[in-house]
Amino acid sequence: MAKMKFYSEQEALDMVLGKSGTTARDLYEEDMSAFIMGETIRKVRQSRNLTQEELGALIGVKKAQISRLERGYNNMTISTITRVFRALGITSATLDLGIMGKVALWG
Amino acid sequence: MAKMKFYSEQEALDMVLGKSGTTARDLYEEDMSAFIMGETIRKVRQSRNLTQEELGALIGVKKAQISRLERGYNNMTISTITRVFRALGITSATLDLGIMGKVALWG
DNA sequence: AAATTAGTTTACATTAATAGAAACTTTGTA
DNA sequence: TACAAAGTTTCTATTAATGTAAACTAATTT
Repeated sequence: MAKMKFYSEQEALDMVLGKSGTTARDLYEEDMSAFIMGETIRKVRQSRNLTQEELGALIGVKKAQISRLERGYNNMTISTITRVFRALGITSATLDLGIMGKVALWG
Repeated sequence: MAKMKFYSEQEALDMVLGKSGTTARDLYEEDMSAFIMGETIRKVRQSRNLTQEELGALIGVKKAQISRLERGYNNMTISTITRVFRALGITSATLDLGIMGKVALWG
């Protein structure tokens, strides 16, 4: 077998999608950050033993809307994030703005 | 003089605008959080000795748009916050979701 | 003071976030 | 398996975020 070279996730993304700042890469980053935000909401909601319908009731929206937020279908506004997290008893959130936007929560 | 009673900012807001969850209070909180986010962008931009036009050029928008973001005229999306903060060399941001949404930055 | 630079605001267009209703799929349970 | 509960998706509507151009005001600098 020929020699193999290993790449970090970022090196690979730089090669496949282009570096940060290029259109394709930025769209990808945005999708990822929406996805991670949604996953985060879902995990916290489940840890609180709430259904999407119950969480929706806490902030005054229907379960379909919660589903969409959790699935990363949109690029949430601060106001939406704040309302959801507050309803879940979260008091602060750290967004990792580096390549891949992770979210950490407190409260 | 009659006896005085002192109130915390939150007690006063609870009395004047209603508690968190009421429409008037939530609108106020949203305004405040947009305002604070804008002030934060402005402070960091100035610390980097950039004009609004220069910051705009870094992310591909005109100075009028930066002005509006800094003045808190809109409820920014995660994508907008991410692009602005990245251009300013910020790698993560903690949003205080408690009453009054402060923002702390790293990077 | 005049000119330049920086920031703001208005008017306007486009796109996307928010949202519900309803039909659908998936998952869990009697 | 049949039923119910939970979650998803499509369709549709409304509002608001993003953005520019251009005219304006405010602050600097020469």
